[in-house]
Amino acid sequence: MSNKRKEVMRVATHLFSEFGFENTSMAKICVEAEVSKGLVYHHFSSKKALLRAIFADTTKRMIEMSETSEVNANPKEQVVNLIKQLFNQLKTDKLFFQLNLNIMIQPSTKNILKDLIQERATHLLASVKENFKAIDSENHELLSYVFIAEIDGIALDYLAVFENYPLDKLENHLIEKYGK
Amino acid sequence: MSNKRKEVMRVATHLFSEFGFENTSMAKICVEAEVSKGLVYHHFSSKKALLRAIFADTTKRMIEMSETSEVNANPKEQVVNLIKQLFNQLKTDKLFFQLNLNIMIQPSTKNILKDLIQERATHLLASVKENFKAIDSENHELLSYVFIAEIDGIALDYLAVFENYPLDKLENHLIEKYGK
Amino acid sequence: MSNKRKEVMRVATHLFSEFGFENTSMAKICVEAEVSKGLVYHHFSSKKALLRAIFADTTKRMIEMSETSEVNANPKEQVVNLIKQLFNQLKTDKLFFQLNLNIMIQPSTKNILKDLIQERATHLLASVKENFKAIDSENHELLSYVFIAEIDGIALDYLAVFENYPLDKLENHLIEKYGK
Amino acid sequence: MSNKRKEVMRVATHLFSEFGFENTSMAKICVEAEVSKGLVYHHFSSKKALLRAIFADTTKRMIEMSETSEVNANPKEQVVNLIKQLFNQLKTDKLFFQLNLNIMIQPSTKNILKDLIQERATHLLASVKENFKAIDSENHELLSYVFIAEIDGIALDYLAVFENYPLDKLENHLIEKYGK
DNA sequence: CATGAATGAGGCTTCATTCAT
DNA sequence: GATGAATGAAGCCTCATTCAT
Repeated sequence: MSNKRKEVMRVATHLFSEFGFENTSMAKICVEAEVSKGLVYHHFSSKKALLRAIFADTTKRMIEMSETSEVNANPKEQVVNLIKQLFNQLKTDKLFFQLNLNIMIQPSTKNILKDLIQERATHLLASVKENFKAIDSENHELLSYVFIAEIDGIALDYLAVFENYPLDKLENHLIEKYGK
Repeated sequence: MSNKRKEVMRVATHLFSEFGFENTSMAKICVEAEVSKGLVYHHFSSKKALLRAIFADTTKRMIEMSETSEVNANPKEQVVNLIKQLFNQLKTDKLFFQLNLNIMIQPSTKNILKDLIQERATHLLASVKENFKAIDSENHELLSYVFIAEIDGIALDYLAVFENYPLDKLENHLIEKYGK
Repeated sequence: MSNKRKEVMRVATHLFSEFGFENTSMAKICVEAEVSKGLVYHHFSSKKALLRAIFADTTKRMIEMSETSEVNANPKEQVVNLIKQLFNQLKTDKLFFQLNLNIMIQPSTKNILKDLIQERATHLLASVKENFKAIDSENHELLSYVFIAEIDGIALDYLAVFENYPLDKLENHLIEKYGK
Repeated sequence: MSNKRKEVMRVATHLFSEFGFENTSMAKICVEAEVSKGLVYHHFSSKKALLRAIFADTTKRMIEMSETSEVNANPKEQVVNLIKQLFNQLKTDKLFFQLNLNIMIQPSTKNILKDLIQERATHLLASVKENFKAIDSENHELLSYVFIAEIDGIALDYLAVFENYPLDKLENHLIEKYGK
């Protein structure tokens, strides 16, 4: 809808990513988005609601993306494509990934988003399962969890733990592992 | 040395774990530790310094623990033992793991701990590498990164993403994978 | 503009004068001005900024005043009038003079106001020089410094050093000296 | 007496001069003087008492100095010598003069030192009067006040008001004025 | 003489949120 | 839709001082 509403979400996403939710004041968001406090509260009932709107929006886009790519044929190829796509995003949008890890782990934000996190996780898991069912129907559930853990773990280590992380080597490792 | 200093660290660790660093006030820590504000600042120059002291202390204990268990013979058994030990801690001390993920991801705390995180990561990687060198000397570096990513990813998914995470199944999966 | 902003400045000036900058808490100002803490920080970014605003405002008024009185004819009469005016203010507004001496001497406040003090001093000196140029064009610079020192010294001794200072006698002395 | 007591006074004088009384914590003094808090409070019952001790000590030394120089013959020469001596100190010990102006003007410290300031002022005035009585017995009181105001005003302007103060020119002016 | 752990009041500032316009 | 003045609770930290050792 409103341009300013979108701009607020855009700026807030950026600031939350860079400084964290708790360390980003509504005032900062207003200044950055060149908008008054009143307006922000006109569109979002609270800071929490703003965070929820951002998270939900991201989930929506994630689901759309995963649906788009599910038209292909070869299941292994699909997983490889998924891997490539994820690593590409990880490299391009570091801060954004950090934000999503962030708010899912921090107790306060985690609580605010509880239901939305569940919703997203369920969707994600279902989508990955779909892929693995065609590869190994017997263990596809466990394999899906393993796959997600590998991706999440690599993202975590890359973003928060190691300074010179060999991201490309890990990408190749996964491609080999899942592409046969 | 001082009992009260230790008590402050203990209480702070607990509260940081439960509510997050930003959502734990110094006042709360003081009340819980039954200590005056002045005393906390007598021992720790700031809230950040308190966090650093806690993080450094944890690292120290981690290193000590890993050194203790390195006496065994069979390398594969060692990795399996490591896995069992880690999953055990994960189940026992959920909050504590959450804290450690937390502060390493959140921009503000991550910044405060930058050097200490690096130090810990380096130690950890070296320790894991040592194990994998005996198993597959050629790929031990990559394998170490993969192993750590798997552990971290599982912890992350267990603690922050999925509601009914099949932790035991993933533990068994890893044990089978690395125990051959 | 805002009434409350002005009220805060008025109250702060009064309290700074009476108790000193360091010994006037923002809380006291808020109570006295019947205003919330938030509002003070809405208008002034910090306590220092509030002091600067007050000092700058005073300078502005001083300059306006000196410009108003510069229309007269006889230069000696002008100096005499200036003396009378200054002594009158000194008697009427003791606290205010004390504040201005105060903040210019105290290291912390002096530092905060460095540039503004310079600006004021420059204006003042120029204004006094203008008067003395007509009386003794050759030595007008030195005479200006001497004149200012006499005024400042008398103010200082009156306000801070002697208990029963013969202010009137010193005023007469200056009037005789400069009125010939 | 005690070396440490003197060291505390020395350090405190220095810190009060540089940062002001209110902005110098007892802790800072202890660190700088390499002494424990307990010790400072063993020698001085409070921070105020420490300030009083410093002020009183300074007064004592001032009086001693003025008494030493009063042996000469020619009264005008004596005044000239006094001027030279004062300007010399002003140049050498800027911070120290600043401290003395400081604490006499600031309401809080002024209150603490009320009696000591009076005592010092009385002594000083008497000493100056003694000099001027020999020069102009009729007006010696007024002249003394004028003389003190000139000195104080110059010090004030030099230390707190003007950036490039022509201190030497003012010294010469006074020497000419009082040396005839 | 000497130490330094311990206290608790109070200081400056930030911040989410509201509301009259 | 839009503004920004206004609120008041809460946060981090400083500090003079005390006291057991």
